Amino acid sequence: MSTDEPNASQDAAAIDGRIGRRPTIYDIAQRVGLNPSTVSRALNKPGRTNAATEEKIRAAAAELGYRVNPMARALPTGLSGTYAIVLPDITNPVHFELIRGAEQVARRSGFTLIVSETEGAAEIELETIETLQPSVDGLLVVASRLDDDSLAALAASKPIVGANHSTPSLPSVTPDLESGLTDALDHLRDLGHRSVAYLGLGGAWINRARWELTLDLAAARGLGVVEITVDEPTVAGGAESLRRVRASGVTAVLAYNDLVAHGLLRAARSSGLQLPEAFSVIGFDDIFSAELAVPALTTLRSPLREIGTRAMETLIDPERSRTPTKVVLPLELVVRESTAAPTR
Amino acid sequence: MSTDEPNASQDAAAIDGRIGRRPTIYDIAQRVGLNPSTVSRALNKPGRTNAATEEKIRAAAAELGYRVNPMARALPTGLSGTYAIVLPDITNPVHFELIRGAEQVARRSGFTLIVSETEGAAEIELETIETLQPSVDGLLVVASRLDDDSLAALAASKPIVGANHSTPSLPSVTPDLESGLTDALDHLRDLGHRSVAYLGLGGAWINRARWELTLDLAAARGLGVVEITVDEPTVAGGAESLRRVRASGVTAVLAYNDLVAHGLLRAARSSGLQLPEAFSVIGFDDIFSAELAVPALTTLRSPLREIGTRAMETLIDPERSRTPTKVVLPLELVVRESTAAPTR
DNA sequence: CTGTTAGCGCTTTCAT
DNA sequence: ATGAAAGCGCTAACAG
Repeated sequence: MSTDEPNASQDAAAIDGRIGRRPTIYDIAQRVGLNPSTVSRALNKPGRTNAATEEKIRAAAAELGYRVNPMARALPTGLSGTYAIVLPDITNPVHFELIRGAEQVARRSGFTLIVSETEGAAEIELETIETLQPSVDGLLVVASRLDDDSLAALAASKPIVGANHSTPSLPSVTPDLESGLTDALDHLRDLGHRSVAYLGLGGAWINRARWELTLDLAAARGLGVVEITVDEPTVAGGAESLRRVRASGVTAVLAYNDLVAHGLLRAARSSGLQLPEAFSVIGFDDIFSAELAVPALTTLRSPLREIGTRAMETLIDPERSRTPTKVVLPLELVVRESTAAPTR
Repeated sequence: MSTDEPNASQDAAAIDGRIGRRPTIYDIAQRVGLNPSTVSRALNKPGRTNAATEEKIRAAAAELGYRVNPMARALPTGLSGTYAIVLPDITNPVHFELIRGAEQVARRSGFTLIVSETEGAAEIELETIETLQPSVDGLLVVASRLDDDSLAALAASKPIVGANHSTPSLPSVTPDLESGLTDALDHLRDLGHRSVAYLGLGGAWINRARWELTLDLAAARGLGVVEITVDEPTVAGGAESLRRVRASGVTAVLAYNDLVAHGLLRAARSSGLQLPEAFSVIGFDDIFSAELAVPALTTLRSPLREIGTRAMETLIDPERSRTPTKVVLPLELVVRESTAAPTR
């Protein structure tokens, strides 16, 4: 592209001889014969400037195709207009709706969202947050692996809101595990099951919480319960657990998430097992493929999208983002085909 | 939080009396008795400063917990160290691996990634790109709905790379539709099919390209082919197409993507049809749930992750990002259970 | 090798 | 209501 042949379509960008340079408030000021500070006011503090002037300035800005430079604005104000969401694994379908919810709230409010993965490692999570902090106005941390002290220290410099994870010092939005698990266990008990396996993931906070709760709740119902640990919260992880599930002799399993449940279903099918006759399985989250599974997955539907929107709303609210309020959202048991009365 | 009660753990942040303020290179400079510019050099231009000095500066920086402020750096350099990926729909599983590929390359190179949705609307896409442009060093645009002129104009100000979409003025990374569709059609023909339906999406560039190609390729093989349009590239869209697929009398269908194929499979199952006996279906992309479907989906596997990494690599390379080179990646036909010989 | 200086684009007192 | 001037944190000549 030649730099000395401006044409009509590039006109807006052809300022003081240089093509491609973005117009600044100085260009607008010069064009309308006013001071840059007046331009700044006209564009950002409605009413604090003469109506006619403001109109003229807006017109000039439009003609030039002016866009504020967020970086330049961030320096004096300390506010960048961008937030970050940091999560263990982008490709986990559980996070899609959550990200989308957060992104929509951010965009509707004129903010930009940075997405960053931690691969489920605490050190990477810490490093990521520290790196991102100077350039954002706050962080949404999903399923954090960090302890409360670290999180509290980090939150001292920029607000942090937790999602799918709760810790004393931070505001957080989480699903209501207790009522959800109660429903799931009641469902199983009503079907006639006597012993269930909890297929969990080592490490994650939310997993510990679920297991403890499951233990209590199952005991209260006279249900036997064992914990079986999977290495990763994935389809492969679930598939690998089949042997242990069968060995345990349970008639029902509560999976850490739908991915794990999918893996278990699939492994069972391919080893010729008939489900739900051989054993029932309940997933967690209700990701889009849950109803695609065969048998269609009974699962605890997590309000993923809403967790994302609520968490982001909390984050962008200066008041709420500094108050460690816990928002707990209901979980819904979606009964499909993967649960039935035990055959033994 | 009280501002006049510094404690040990906040020591690093307790600079010139104010708690919570992030240390700057001025703080480091003062601490080691050097000039800020020397600090800047020591931290960013390895070798251009005395080894001992550099060591001292790094030590001080570490003690203070210094992190560069990307906003402040962006102003003089014009480089923000962040890139944006803009795509129609975050929750489409097709984009997960693509985003992840892009994110990993960005992070490995020390860059930050902004993710933004356009809801598949050209106006939103345009607005999004224009808004993001001042704060990024380049954009990765996935499955763009904009025409070449608009894209070319936008790319004049900051580099843009296309993914899953090809347009004359931009570098792009796309799957090799021709060889992929050839394989798919050959597979169907070899199975004995004589007429196929192409289940497409109105509007998207990549859809037009696929349909035209399918038309040519099918004709060359003596296969009859009809186009059936779905409203959205989703499970629901696919399900709704069942009536028209049956009415068309074809024995095989090529779906726009796996989501649409899933919907079709599911609708067929629930109306009592036996697949692949009633008709065969081939998906596109090979998203994680393709092998979870029943029957497991035969599909053209798109190298999503690699498209993401290659596109991002192109984008962060100053040379390549300005050269409209087209990278075409192979598609692989993954034969599973949803295709078989026709029964009529 | 290190210090000085100016400036990136914008906001924000403080004057006028 | 508008202008002048300083400064956000950092980099980049240019001197020394």
